[in-house]
Amino acid sequence: MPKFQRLKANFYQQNTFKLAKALLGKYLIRKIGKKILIGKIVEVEAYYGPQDKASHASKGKTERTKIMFDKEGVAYIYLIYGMYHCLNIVTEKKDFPAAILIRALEPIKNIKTKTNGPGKLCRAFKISKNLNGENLISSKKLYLAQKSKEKIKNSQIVKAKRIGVDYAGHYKHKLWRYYIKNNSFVSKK
DNA sequence: CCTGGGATTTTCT
DNA sequence: GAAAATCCCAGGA
Repeated sequence: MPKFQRLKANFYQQNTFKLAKALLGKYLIRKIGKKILIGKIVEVEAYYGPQDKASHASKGKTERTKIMFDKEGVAYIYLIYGMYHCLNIVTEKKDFPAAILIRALEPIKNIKTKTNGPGKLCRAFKISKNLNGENLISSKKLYLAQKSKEKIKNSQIVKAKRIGVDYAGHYKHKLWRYYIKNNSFVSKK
């Protein structure tokens, strides 16, 4: 197994869109007891600012969305449609609502079910609300890592419209979804 | 191939 | 009581 380097605080301290692209090709690591699950991030979506109608935060700060207003490097996990959890990484400084939704992973280790969709990857990783607000910089259960020197080239990154945001006015046209070109684990093309 | 509807529960109005 | 950053399957073309 090659070396995994945990991503440190300074990785999260960059602009949401740069960070979204930087997340592609990184590894999500989840520890459950002695078991360790690893998946490679192949698809993400950015949700940025109070103006973005696709973002929960556009309706203001509530009990549910307040984590998006927290500082960068925290996990924001919520239940959608009653059945599926979604994993987000909070970005930007405190009181600015922004997050990156992890949409798809490529299974690397100990993953049995498919992970090509935000609901499915949370099921596979046993991510639920008990990890909501987990700090990815210091957590032992859930964090991000990269293989040494590995980097995704800009030419490998595809920009696309976000999914499931038809109600978001002109924001629905924003190309805030990023995925790795020709990767079969991406949920949609 | 593509489209449409149902599942199911938390959160906010 | 309605909506929600989804997924899966059935049915028709």
